[in-house]
Amino acid sequence: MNEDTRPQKYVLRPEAEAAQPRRFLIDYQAELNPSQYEAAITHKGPMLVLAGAGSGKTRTLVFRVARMVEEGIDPTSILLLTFTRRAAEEMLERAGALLGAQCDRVTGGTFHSFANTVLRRYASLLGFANSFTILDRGDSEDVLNLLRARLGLDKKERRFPKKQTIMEIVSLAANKMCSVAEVLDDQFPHLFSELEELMRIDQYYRQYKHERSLLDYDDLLTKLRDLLRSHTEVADRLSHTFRYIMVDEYQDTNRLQADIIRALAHAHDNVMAVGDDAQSIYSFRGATVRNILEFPTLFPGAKIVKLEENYRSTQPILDLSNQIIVGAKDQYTKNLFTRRDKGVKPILVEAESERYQSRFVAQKILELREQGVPLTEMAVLFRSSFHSFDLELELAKRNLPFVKRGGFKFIETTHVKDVLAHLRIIANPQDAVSWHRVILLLEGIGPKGAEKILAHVVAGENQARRLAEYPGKGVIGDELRRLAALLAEVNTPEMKPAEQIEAVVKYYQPILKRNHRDDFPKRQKDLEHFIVITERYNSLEKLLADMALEPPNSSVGDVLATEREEEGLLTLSTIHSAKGLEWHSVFVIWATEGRFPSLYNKDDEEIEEERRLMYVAVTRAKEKLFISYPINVFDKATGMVLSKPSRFLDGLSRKIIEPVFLMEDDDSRDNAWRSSRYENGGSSSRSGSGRSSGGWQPNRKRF
DNA sequence: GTCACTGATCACATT
DNA sequence: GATCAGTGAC
Repeated sequence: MNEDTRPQKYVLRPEAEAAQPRRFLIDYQAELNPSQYEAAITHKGPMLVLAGAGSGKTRTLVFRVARMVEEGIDPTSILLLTFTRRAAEEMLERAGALLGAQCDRVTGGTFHSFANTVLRRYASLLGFANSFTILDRGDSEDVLNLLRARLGLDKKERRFPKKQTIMEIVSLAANKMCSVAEVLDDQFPHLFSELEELMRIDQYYRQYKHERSLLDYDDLLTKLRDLLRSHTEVADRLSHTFRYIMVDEYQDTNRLQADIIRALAHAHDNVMAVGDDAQSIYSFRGATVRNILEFPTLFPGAKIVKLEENYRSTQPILDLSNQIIVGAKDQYTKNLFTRRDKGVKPILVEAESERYQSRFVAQKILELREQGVPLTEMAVLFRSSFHSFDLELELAKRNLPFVKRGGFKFIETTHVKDVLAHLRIIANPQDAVSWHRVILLLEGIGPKGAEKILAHVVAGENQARRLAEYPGKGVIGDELRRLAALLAEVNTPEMKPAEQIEAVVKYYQPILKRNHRDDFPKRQKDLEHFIVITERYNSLEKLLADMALEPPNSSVGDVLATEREEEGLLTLSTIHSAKGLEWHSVFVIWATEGRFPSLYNKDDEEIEEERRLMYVAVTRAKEKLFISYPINVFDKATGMVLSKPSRFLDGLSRKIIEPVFLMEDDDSRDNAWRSSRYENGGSSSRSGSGRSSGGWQPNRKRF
């Protein structure tokens, strides 16, 4: 009381703090919901973000990067690991749009591309040349095939597994960090009798790669892990460089990748893993949902944040999604909800045959386009790449332009791989696999001849000269000198990669004509397209690494489609390749039991993964979802007739999904989908009214 | 040894 | 459809 007379106290803060209460350019709290906000502003320590489908995961990551940069964290100390390079680029672009160019300095990419970057610097510590060559899947298989023959396992009295199978086994062992025996025990019990030979091949394969500085996809990860383990000074340096690590799609990482993260983060533990256990779909690559479940064990004290509000889909689509996943043994329970409670029910279409399905999809797409939905906002998704073949014909017939994602890439075709092999021996003259491929292309030289020449060529330094000096007579001699001349011409540092490729393509043309007489013009076109793709590269090494790690996403046959891009393209995609994407309208085709899930997947875990795959498919849709299943499908492999909808959809209430049945339009009055009321009862006309040549249209009918 | 042709076999997803 | 093993002509 008696203090009245005293002047009031006013406390001055220390000068540092007095500087403006922190102001950010971005109002994070307004842009994000509370969970997203929490994830975005927490930077220290381990954190697991469980992000349901469409819950704004990418947005959260983007704002988190922006926030870190705004707080003054050096962008070069941030590492963003994603599933595809495209995903990383997109996120950093968006962060850049918020904040400006400094976000470009964040390191982003896939585990494999990150491993590649690190190993290009440190491979010599592990006894590899820093100019190592990356083997893609096909290359690796070729090596295995070679070793298989060398070990005399290709004789017909024993049915030894073929290269693809060997590759799968060897690769799974690497990714799951277990022995060949364990892989066999787990997934190939019928091959147990071959264990000894398989182990020998595995052994030789490692040795072969090591001697020639070849790394396959798995080696990129394995060697990075080894490097981090055996060279603590390198591990320290990397850990201090990358002080903030973010891993996207964590549900699709494997143990090896988890180990790498653990080691990279040892100096700080600042790791944010984002994922959704309900969307784990890569177990064939050794990914395990256990990774995400056990993250808190690997990083004790991890904070767990759940993103449960869905911003993508309407409530009816979400209802179906939830129904599909409810049967799963999902250990992190999430409760997806949306405020978008309007919307139409998903539609389940029974098609009498694949043709009907294709016609339905094409017609419906045209109709939606009429209604103003652009083609870029529509997608057709399927389990396996070949499921879309018939539809592709139908779309072409109706002049509907599309891109296809997933499946066989044109970079994997023989002719493109042939051309690439020439460039590889320039980048890495030790690369015997490519030498072999290149020499085998020459006229008059078969497997035996190639082996002999190869042995001579790689026996010493300056391989190109040794090739020219090889004592070959007649046609063979001419061929060898022609090849040597090409290599000499192209092996100059001044040439840009695209120019080198152009020279190789010119040289290769007669070979192409000889080997592919029937479709050689088509293949020639591919090669010209390939030159265009590579024009932006300045370094051959970078080009080769990119072609192996992040090949152009286009499939065979897309080359022509790109010319019409302005008007927008429809997307056809495998479900695997559709991960993380979304469209206004989505068609899921071939949802027939036996195809999806496939007859090949029988055990519980495989079925669970198929279920998650279906979940991923349906959660891509924002407004409209059409699922179709052809019936009366004869499966050659088993002799069974497939005639039921996928078990994930069968028996669902009509409150959840609207069944529709297709039939020809007899009176062919107009071209619109007739939205007539259901006819009652009657299974009599179930087989439609035959293939009348008149206008056809889908119709609705009660089952 | 190489090449062209035949018929059997087997097809999922991807860095 | 692509690949692969097997065959016979050069």
